[in-house]
Amino acid sequence: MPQSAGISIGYLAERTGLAVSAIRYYEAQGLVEPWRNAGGQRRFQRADIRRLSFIMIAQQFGFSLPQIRGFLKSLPGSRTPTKDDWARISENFRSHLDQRIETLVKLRDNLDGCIGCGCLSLPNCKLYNPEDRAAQKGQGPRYLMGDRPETEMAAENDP
Amino acid sequence: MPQSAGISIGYLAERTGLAVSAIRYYEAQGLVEPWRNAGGQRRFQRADIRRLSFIMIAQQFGFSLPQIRGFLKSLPGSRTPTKDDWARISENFRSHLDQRIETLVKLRDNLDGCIGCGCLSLPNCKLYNPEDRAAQKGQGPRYLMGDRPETEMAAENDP
DNA sequence: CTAGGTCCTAAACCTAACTTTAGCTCAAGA
DNA sequence: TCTTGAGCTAAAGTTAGGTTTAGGACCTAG
Repeated sequence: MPQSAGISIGYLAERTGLAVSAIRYYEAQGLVEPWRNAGGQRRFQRADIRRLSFIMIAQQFGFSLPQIRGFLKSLPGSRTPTKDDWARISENFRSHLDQRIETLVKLRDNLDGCIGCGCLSLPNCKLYNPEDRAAQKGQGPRYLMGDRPETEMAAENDP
Repeated sequence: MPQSAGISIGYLAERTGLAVSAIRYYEAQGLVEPWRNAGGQRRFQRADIRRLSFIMIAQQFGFSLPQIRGFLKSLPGSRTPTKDDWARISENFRSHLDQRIETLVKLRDNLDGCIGCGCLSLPNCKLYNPEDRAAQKGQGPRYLMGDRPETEMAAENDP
């Protein structure tokens, strides 16, 4: 059971459904920042339950951990985030989401004019060459619709 | 320059913008099936330019290679695919796409009622628990919105 | 006070989707 | 003919996002 002095990693795992190893990994990626108790064990804030849940949700939308770290930067690390803090981050998040949906829809609509007709004439094809096909050198997995994991999403709220 | 006896891997790479190594990898994954000339070099059909382009496009939409292999099964391997072949595959492809967009939109709409209000009350949250959060055990990368790469997409056209 | 469950770290392993490297053969132009 | 580029194979490396394992340390109920 969690004491007033923060919650344990096991309890956090239980509450979020995440594996303990995943939470430790998220810490290594700078997504949560627990402190340590006298014995060297991690202690988390209760608010981290919500924080981790946000991470899981954002992942379902296909955002990478560095991107999510960007979103979370607009949450206060020190004090417990308020309703307003969450509302603000949500708005930022939503605009990225809208953009992603729009891209997908645009691509889908091109599909009808391009492969759909059976032509697939490459140099003119909008699907084949949607704005930025130059990028993507080097190794590693390919990323959905141009989102590179190293680009952290800007928080872009009031300075 | 390509002869009547099929095109080389280098030429195919040049025409599609793919790396030679990527094309060889796709062959290993069963996405193209070149034959060999007397000297043991790969020879491709000209139609494979289009086939590889389709692969690239489908990847931009976030489909995995096994899924794409599933789509391509409805193309004839032997003869050169016709306009109708491409139109048919496109229709199949489009329905998966529509489904994916719909999921994203549904999730986005839940966002407003859930994180947006600042509550993020976990057990009741539709975002936190969208239908199938049970799955996803074991290692490896996480996949976008429940699509597992090992499930090959059914061709589901006339038997 | 001790047994067992938690927790710790570091390192190795895993997958998808490729690239790089090493060492060799094939092909084509000067 | 010779040399240089293109191809070939097999094996190892890479990245993201974790999990598994090994070998200890902590801590809490009985």
